[in-house]
Amino acid sequence: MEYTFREIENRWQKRWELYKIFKADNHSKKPKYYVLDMFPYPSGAGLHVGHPLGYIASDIYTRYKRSENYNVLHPIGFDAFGLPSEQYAIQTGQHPSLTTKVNIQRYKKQLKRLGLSFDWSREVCTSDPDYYRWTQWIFLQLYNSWYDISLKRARPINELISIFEKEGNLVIRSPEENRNKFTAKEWNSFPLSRKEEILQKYRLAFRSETTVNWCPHLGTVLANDEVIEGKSERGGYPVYQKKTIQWSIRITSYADRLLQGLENIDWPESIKEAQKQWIGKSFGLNLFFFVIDNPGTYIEIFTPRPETIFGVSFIVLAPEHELWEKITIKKQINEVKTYVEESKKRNDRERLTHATSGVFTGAYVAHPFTNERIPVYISDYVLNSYGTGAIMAVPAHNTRDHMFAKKYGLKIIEVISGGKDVYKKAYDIKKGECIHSDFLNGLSAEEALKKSIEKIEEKGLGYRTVNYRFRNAVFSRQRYWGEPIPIYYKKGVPFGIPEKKLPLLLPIVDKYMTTQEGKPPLGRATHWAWYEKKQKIVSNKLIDEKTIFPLETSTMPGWAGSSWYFLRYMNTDNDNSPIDTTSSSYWKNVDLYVGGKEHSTGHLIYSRFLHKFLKDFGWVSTEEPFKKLLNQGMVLEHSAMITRIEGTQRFISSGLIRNQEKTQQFYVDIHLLKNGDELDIDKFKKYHPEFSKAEFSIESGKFFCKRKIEKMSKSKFNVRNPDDIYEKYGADTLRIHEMFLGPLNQTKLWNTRGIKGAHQFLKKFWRLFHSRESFYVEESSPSIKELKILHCTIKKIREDIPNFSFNTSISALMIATNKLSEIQCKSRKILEPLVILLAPFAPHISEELWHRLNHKDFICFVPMPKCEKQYITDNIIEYPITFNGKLRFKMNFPIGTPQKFIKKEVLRHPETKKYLQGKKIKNTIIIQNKIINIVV
RNA sequence: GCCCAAAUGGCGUAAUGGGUAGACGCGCUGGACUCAAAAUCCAGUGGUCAUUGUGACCGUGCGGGUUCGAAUCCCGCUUUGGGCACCA
Repeated sequence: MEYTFREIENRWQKRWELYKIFKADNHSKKPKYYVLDMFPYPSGAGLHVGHPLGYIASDIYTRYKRSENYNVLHPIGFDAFGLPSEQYAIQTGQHPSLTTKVNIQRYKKQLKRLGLSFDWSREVCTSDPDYYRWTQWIFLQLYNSWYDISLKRARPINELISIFEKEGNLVIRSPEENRNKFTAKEWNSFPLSRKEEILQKYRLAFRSETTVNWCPHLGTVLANDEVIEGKSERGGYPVYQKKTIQWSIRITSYADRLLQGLENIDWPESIKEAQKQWIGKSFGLNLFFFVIDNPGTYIEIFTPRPETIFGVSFIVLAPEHELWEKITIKKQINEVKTYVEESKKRNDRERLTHATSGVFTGAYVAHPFTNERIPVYISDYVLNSYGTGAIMAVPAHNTRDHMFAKKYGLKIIEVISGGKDVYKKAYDIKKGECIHSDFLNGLSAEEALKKSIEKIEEKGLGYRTVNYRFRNAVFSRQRYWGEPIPIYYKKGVPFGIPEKKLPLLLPIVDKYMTTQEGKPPLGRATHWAWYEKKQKIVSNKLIDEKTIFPLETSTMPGWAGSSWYFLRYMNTDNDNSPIDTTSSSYWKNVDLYVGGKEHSTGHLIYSRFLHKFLKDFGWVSTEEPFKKLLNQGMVLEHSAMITRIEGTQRFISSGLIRNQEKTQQFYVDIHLLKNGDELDIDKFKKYHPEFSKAEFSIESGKFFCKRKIEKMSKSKFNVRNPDDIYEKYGADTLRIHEMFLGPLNQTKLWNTRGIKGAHQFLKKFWRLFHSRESFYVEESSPSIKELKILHCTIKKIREDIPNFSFNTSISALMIATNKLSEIQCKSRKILEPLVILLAPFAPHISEELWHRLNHKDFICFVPMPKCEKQYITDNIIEYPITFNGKLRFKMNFPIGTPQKFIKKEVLRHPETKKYLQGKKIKNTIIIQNKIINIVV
């Protein structure tokens, strides 16, 4: 009887949906388990074969957990705000919500077709007002909070205000600068605007001046990863640095907790390492250098290597460092001024190329121990935002200092032995013995580090500090398709929209582009003013700065909505708050999170941050959002590129490209190729009407593309669609095939060659339950041999699933199927447990067979069979007999045979004599129940 | 430059508290069934040499080492992929 997968899969998908069997219950006596996939961005291209990799894996685990009697929450939703829809809107004028809706419909259809056991009743979509209402709410909570470093948690801003009213900021500790101290009396006398200015330095969502990537041609601000070599990724238009006031989130307040939290979560080491690096905590010392001839003036520097203090030969300030005005000598003032001014104009990338540029201030500082005169320079290579914006340069042991010293002819003093020739190359390894270092001489670098810190602190020349590379996150985007920031301004002072009035809906605009004056798209809205008394949105024309005020025109970044969605799934129907504590205290946090490595620093850090913030206010009970993290590997595919002579309509076949002409390369969709690397020119022209008149330089009658193996991605035009596969072979086959491709976390090149094997396996499995034309199983007792096959498989599967080793579980199922087919096993007592084992991997065929075995329940909830040892232990051990580690023959002995007897028997064996060939036996090693090695 | 991961047949891969390398699948070769095809089944399949059967030697990126025994452990490289990068 034929395996009619289309009909079978259709039937069970319908039944699962009809009976809502994957709906998770918020009130259950069963233990909870929360399995989550990183939710997809619904792009116009639909799912490609790389996406399901993680979804199938998490689904297998979900189904396994259900069968183990867990109450499993396995939801899905869509991260729908974002660039591509907006870009499409700019081009076509169609509202992005329409595009998004269509795309989501397509994704849902594709996901459902895979038989993934999601609880669809909890679906969320970040661009849905019912959802982004709470994203905006969270923003307001951040805005109305500050971080108390003594208590190590966020607190309401009102509490800070009352502290200020009672004691000013004289006592309070906050991570942001506290330099301008004020008393309670002073605070109370400040005008509102001054108060707010101060509060901005404490709020967790705050406004500050930052640099953005501005692309005038696209009329948008771009994220760093959308800028490649100073040009926009899309279209290659120039990008400029522009300074503007932006909303930021004070994520750095949580740096230590984000670092500490990594200790207790089960994540891949590489991701934890990436986050540690990203946070970049470094311990060191802030050290004072007093300026000569300028009493009371000192430069405070940061260094993690105080043991090199005797190697200092100059000091460098960042161009933004304020001190230069005070210390620069008259003769140098013009030169310094020019340098500082020009440096301000340079963006980060240009600064990089100016790494060795600099200017002498004419000032000198005194070395804290030797009193030697040390010159002070200003250079682009020192960043104002890290440490103190000033460094002590030790050219012998720091490469950049070395380059600078060489250029300006400054001294190079070797203080750590071990380098070859520090005049030629800096020795920046922290190993060696201190030399030319007074009281540190003879100590190892490690010992000297301790000693130098002690001595410096003792003498009051500096103090221990901690620095982070981690930066606060810029939060505003000058775009349309995102959550509006719920803020209005009274004479420039920001105020939050009342929580009850959320969501602040995206306004209607005529175009989705930035205005000509460079205002964000929301600046086009005609009704975008806040009538404070009546608490409603009114026409901009009514703005009077008394009762009606302008609204913020920036929107939120993609990560705003995607950093807390895992909490919303716990109670999607709650209209009173984003999370209700009853359900969040039941579901707690995500037990297993599956997704791509590319989110290792962005999404995963923002989510951890927001989760911690919400914990500070009691909305969640756990410190970390994701207990265990699993990365599915990328799927690669050959992409194709064609080359065009710049500025022309002439394309050149890959073999004909010469270096003389300036050329440009474009991706072409791999579906426009034929016979491997050849471009189907007719198809290409049809697909790209703009090139219908283009010329093609061909070689031997054909036009060849350049090929490259890259991550499968819409932007690289190398995506393969799963639709064709499940159309031809079914979802179960696709599931088996994708899991059989190799270990889950490994990068793999997509191939469809193996798919036939997966399909053949399922057909063979199906035949186990059939005899000629009909379903057939026997009720007789199974043989020992059959039981052994079954229980070995149970053992393997039960070991493999918790290890996410699905490729080997499938191979175990294949082995069992082959063996049972061979001995023509038809026993229900064998086949029934076998279907249960297959069910998490290929759920449709398993449900069908389960049903045909006369069961009325769903196989999804049937417990996995248990392995019974008696069936798998052998009485006889087949010992491999090796000579010097090389296998020669095998011998059988009953289990537990004494070694002496084994040795005697092995040495007596005629084969042994043959392999000895008169040589003497040096040693005989017998490993009980395993192996025998004879050393000759 | 720094950090992380990986390297095994024609291909995807399996075997790591050191113990029979190549399970399972694809592909390929030959055969059975068929008028034929598809489907299915059976046999073979790391390399070299030799062979009637049997067999011998070499083989897990490269070079060393530890061990009775190494794909697995240690030291030194090479290559590929990923992340970070004026962070003092």
